[in-house]
Amino acid sequence: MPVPFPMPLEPLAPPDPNFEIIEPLCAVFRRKLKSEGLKYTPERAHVLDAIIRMEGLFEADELQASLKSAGYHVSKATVYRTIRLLQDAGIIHRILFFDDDRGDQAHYQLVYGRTPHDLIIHLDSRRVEEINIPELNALRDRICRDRNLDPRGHRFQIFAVSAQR
Amino acid sequence: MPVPFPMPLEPLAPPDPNFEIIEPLCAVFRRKLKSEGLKYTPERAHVLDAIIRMEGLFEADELQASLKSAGYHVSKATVYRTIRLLQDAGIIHRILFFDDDRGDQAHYQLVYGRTPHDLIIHLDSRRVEEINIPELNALRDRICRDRNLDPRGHRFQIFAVSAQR
DNA sequence: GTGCGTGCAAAGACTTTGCACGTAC
DNA sequence: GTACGTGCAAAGTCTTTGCACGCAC
Repeated sequence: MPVPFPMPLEPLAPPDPNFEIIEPLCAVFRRKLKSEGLKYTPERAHVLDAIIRMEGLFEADELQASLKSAGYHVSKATVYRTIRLLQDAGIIHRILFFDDDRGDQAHYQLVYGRTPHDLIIHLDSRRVEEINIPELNALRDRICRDRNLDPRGHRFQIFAVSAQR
Repeated sequence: MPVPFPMPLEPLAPPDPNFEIIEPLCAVFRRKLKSEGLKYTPERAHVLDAIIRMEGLFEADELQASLKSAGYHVSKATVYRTIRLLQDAGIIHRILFFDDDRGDQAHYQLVYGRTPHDLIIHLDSRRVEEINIPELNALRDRICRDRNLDPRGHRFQIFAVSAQR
């Protein structure tokens, strides 16, 4: 059987409710960078700031556009490189959809310090709604326990249209 | 919010248990093609046959390789075009993973006449296991009902490693 | 001061498309 | 006989990489 290889998915640390997001996130990122001998540069700070200001999901292009409109030029290469770092730090998730006639573009989602990671994809409006389904964790954990596995995360996407009437 | 656009996902018709897969699938495909004024060509038949023989998930490349080793040359363009048709017919699903250092390659899965569409992705062995989680449909339907939505499908992937001891 | 980071442009991977010829119906 | 299909190669899209210069530590 052909086998792709996914990556770990959970945020670095358990998020608090009412997490004060901006400062800690930057601190988390700095800590992560330092722990790997990497540097905290203005570009990286600007990318993280822009992500925090993004609502919902975003694409690499949109992130760069947002940076630009905030007055920062950051090259696409750096945008992608920083996205990769933020994924590795558990601060953002990469999300993939099932796109009809286009190559699949990666979307990203800020997850650190936030709760809902499950999605409802509204096929009629093309909107993506984030929801939190606590039972899903229990379900996932039970399934893993039954198979002697250790769950590291999950992805759940519901596809739906508005009900008639 | 940025919005991708996904596609409908359920198979054309409800699968029977012990579905006798080979002949009906080809018939389903022919019917679908005919209904759209399209033709049932040898290439399309060979692609479908190769897919039926694939176990588990497969990539476009692997499919072409399988065709080749069965003695059929089918161009990559035709492989992709046929995959698209089969997706539209609800015979296969496109699956996307979260790959670490590579661009995300699409994987496909035969779904028509088969049941399990949920996946456990074993992070340590990089294997993908298909499982069937009936409760998930109920959960999904309940969530949709509460929001006045009409569910059209879902995707569920669990990421896990072998439990210690 | 050194090593990591950045921008730019070029390269890469997967997928789609244009075109001339071929074939299912 | 006609409209759709195929193969090939070229084009596209998103993402990564090589390289020279620059900056965080």
